[in-house]
Order: sequence, then structure tokens, then C-alpha cells
Amino acid sequence: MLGMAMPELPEVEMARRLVKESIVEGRVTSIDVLDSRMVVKGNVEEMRRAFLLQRVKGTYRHGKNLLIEIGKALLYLHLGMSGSLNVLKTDEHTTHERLRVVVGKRALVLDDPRRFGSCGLYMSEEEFLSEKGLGPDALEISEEEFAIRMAGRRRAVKTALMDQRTVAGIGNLYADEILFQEKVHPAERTDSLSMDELRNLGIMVRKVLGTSIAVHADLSQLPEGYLLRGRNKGEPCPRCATPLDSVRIGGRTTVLCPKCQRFRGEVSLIKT
DNA sequence: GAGTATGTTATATG
DNA sequence: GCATATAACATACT
Repeated sequence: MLGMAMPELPEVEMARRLVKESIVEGRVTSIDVLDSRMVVKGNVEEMRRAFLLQRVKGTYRHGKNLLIEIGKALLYLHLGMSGSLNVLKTDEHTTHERLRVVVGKRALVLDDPRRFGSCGLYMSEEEFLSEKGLGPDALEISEEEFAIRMAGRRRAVKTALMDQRTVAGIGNLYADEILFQEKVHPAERTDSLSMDELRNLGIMVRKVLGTSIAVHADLSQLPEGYLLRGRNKGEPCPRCATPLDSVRIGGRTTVLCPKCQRFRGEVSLIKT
């Protein structure tokens, strides 16, 4: 049994590779939707018709979204907040199975305790991208395009980083890491950063996500100096040992080093 | 029981 | 209509 968990871009990329290595080229012999609430595009009947007895041809990832090409259609998967993809033997099960696709001797299982994940049927990549309105994938976007898409917004730079329509793939944890590495305070207004600073931030987006993928999204294996090895209030900053601070930005817990990431804006976006 | 959690989207607000 | 902020979703865990 193999499993992957934790759903931001690097983790979804690991899930994609798992699918690619384990079931691509196989044929779907059964598909069971165990929670129809998670079907957000098409319906169970359409999914059966499109996928049953068809061959698994390939895998695509865009941001945190996974698409598996089966027959002439695409199986859409999103892991939400607590979802994970698992490849099991056909007689094995997980505790919160929501979708089960049997391919040969293996079962691809979407397990998701909180049910924030989703699945569905798309007929093409174009249909998927236009309907979701996602920005470019965070690993693919150039620093120039990143800067252009970020520029001119008033909201906190962290909120902009996590907006999937601006750039797709960054969530709460990696947003903190990217801003920590770049020494930018997460509450800084986006329009208080220069185009040069935004371009540099764009370079850091790729660097941080690429580094995580290189260690198979195992946060404990990240290089020294990475926040995500011990992202907790009061823990020492991995760079200067100052106790880390925790604030709420955009409704999400945000961990930062108050010394390395000085707030230079005039008005704080943090509510007290 | 209260508080928190790695995400997205509908709804509210200015 | 636009940009932004917030609530709501379902469940597990401390």
C-alpha cells in the first residue's frame, strides 16, 4: 500500500506521480462513488459511462488540481483540506473512502475525512481551465507574469499568493514559507511591493515548491533554514532564532519571524 | 465544550 | 460591476 497526503501543489504532484506509476496503462474495471456530495462536475452515472472499461492514459496537474485521462474524458480530483490518494490492493480499504477506482489488481482510493475534497468528470482540459478560472500553475509561471498578475492589488501579499485565480497551487503553509524565504511580511499590501520585489517573489515561489518536490513533499526533509520544518509559534526562527510569531491574515493562521520579516507598510492589515 | 485545522466558494460589504 | 473580506461547509483532534 502506498499513500500520499496533504494537499498543496507539491503534495498533489506526489499524488500525480503515484497515479502515473501505479495505474496508467491499466483498464478501469469498476468505479464507486461512495459520497456523491463530492461530485462537483457531471454525476455518478456519467462518470461510470465515461470511465468504466476504459484505459488510463495519462495524468495532469494544475495547481492543486489533478486530472486523470481515462478513455476520452478526464477524471477530476481535488484533495480539499484533508484528502489523500492511496493505491491499495483490491481487498484493502481506508477509513474514509469517498471514491474507489479499480484498475487491474489495484484500487485508487480518494480518502477524505472532512469531505472538502471533490471529484468529477470533464471532457477536456480547456473545459476544466475555463470553468475554474485558475491562474497559471505556480511551477510554470515566469517571474515576469507572476509580477504582472500580482501587481496593483491592495490586499495582503499572502492573500494574493493564495488566490488560485492569480497563481494556482499555493496554500497556507507554502505561502508562509515563500514569504519567510523572501523576507517579506505576509500582511504587506501587495501594491507596496515594487515590480522588482514581485519578480523576486515569483522566483522564490518556484524555488520553494521545487525544493519541496525534490524531497517528495516530506517537510521534515526540507533544507535547514526552512520554516516548514518547525512552523509553530514560539519556535526559534531557523535563521535568527527569534521566537516565531503567529497572526491571522485572511482568516488563516500565519507564522512568521518578526525580525526577519519586518512590516514596513504604513497601515497594518492585521486586525486586533 | 472550545478552539483549531493544509481549501474553496457563496455571500456580504464598500 | 469590481475588489475584497468573511462565513460556511464536515469532521477529527488537542
